[in-house]
Amino acid sequence: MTEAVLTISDRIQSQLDDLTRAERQLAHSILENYPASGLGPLSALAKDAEVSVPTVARMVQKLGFSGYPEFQTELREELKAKAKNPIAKHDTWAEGAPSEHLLNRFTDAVIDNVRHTLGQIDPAEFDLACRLSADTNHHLYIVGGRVTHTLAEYLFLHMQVIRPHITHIESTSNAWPHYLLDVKEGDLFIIFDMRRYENNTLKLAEMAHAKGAKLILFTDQWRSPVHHLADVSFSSRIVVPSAWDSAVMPLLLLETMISSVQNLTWGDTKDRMEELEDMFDQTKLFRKFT
Amino acid sequence: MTEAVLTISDRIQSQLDDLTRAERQLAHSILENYPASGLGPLSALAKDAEVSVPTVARMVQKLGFSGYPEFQTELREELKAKAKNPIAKHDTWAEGAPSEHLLNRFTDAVIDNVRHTLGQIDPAEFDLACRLSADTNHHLYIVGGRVTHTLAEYLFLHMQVIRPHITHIESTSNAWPHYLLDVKEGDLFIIFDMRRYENNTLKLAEMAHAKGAKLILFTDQWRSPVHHLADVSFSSRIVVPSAWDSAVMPLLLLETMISSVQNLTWGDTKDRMEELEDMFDQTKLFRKFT
DNA sequence: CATGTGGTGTTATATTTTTTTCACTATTGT
DNA sequence: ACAATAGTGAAAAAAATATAACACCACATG
Repeated sequence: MTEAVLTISDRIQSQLDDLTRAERQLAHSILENYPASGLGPLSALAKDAEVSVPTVARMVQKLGFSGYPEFQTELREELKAKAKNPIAKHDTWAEGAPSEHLLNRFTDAVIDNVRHTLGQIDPAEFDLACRLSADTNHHLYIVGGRVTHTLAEYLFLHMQVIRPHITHIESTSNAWPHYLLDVKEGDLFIIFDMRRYENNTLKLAEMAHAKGAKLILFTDQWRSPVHHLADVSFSSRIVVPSAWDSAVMPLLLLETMISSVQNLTWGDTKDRMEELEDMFDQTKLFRKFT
Repeated sequence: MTEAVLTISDRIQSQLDDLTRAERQLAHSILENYPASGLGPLSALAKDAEVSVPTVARMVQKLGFSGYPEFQTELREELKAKAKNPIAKHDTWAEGAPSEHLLNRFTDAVIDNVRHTLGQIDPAEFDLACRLSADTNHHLYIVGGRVTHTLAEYLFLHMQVIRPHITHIESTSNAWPHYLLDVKEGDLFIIFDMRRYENNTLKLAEMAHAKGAKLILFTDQWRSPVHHLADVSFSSRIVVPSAWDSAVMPLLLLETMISSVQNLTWGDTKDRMEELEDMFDQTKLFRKFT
């Protein structure tokens, strides 16, 4: 279904000839800065177009609306749709599946999450987080919870190649207090905490913070309480048509960050990666890429 | 030129911490489809956000507006300004960052991956894979490699709640041959193998196949050699502007599949989840959602 | 365990906004 | 030139919307 729906703007233009003088004057005023002016009160619009109040009321009825409020409601709908549209060039993602198929609905939700999340991220903060993560003068601790430890592990796996001095802590393990003994001022914690937020993680964050460590937090749109302690925090939208939350958005941020950190430390990383390659070749763990 | 003017969205964002529960709920609702919802009547907004009318009135005052009308007026001004802005603002994901910023480039690539991958997925095959995964008459083995074990673990964590008889095998561990002893005809293997494809994983797949097990494979666009043995295989595009491959697309598929399996087994899952909830409540591992 | 405070929703009041009514004006056709 | 008609706006009536006042509940504090 490719939105064959006429926009209100279209409707006004197509009926332009059937309108009277004052109405045309009004129509042009509406189109002048569309749709903003149509979303204000009727009286303001009338004043702006230098026509009388009833003229406005009559015209919207002429356009087929029951009244001014309905006209506004449709304008807002249009605006809403427009905000979603630029991304959804495909109305279905999995071709050959109806748009109600979970594959399409799920993907829609994820794309929505991407849009919302990225719209709220401050690039400067992101860059800061990357710089912090690239600083090998301080130890880097990566902390995940019950579910999020998979994200933490993913980050850990990559960071391990990029830089030294990393520790992966699972807040669900009761061994974590031991790790905190060695924490020094200026060390960095990358913490994952999505709902349901875990008490262990909060405690850990508090203690790390008290020791003067810096905190980067990956959380969801509702924000873990750790957020108050964090130097940088990224809130991802994670709602999908499922009983569970989605980890796609946090993972996307994570991978972007990994890539960025990699760039920042390329000089050192290069050597480390080559070394790793050699080791892999020797152990013959992998097949040669054909 | 970076908009010295704070948008209302920014203002809400920055004050998010000073807001109360209901107000935050409202704030998210406003940002949900911004700015459309804020341009409607106060009562509609309240209903939409599931808060009371006065909560809305109070919040806009908290944000520094004299009242709801003024709030709306400024929203409209913002909209007007945006419409006038010559540059097409929405071809970037992270607003406020140049389109060359890694955040935007990376996201572009990921969306591209989504399009390509889903375009090639046969919904019927996907549904088949879900049905197979939902069948509790057979044991389910989940197999991941060096990096992909994080994906495997993620799947395992969720499947564990949904259904019984699951085992998570890491092909990098040398204990895996032991697991194969118990494999019966008709058992299901969900295997992750992305480049660099791992010999261990291939061996494991071959042996499982020989024992009459069914195989579902998550791989990349170039396809792991396991592909020849698999009953269903999903090839994700994984190229991103990074030294590493992206796991976002496979994760997206995975989550969709989890959701689908959950739906198929809802009758049983429901009980399992409630039981789990109780156990969590008792251990007080998590904070109550505030 | 009482007591206070901050947050929230329900109900009531005030205000604004929209619609209707009606009188006036301009335009067109006879 | 003179109806007749359609178009327009001022003002009043009706409807809706926003603000204020109050009461309740939950939670924290002593």
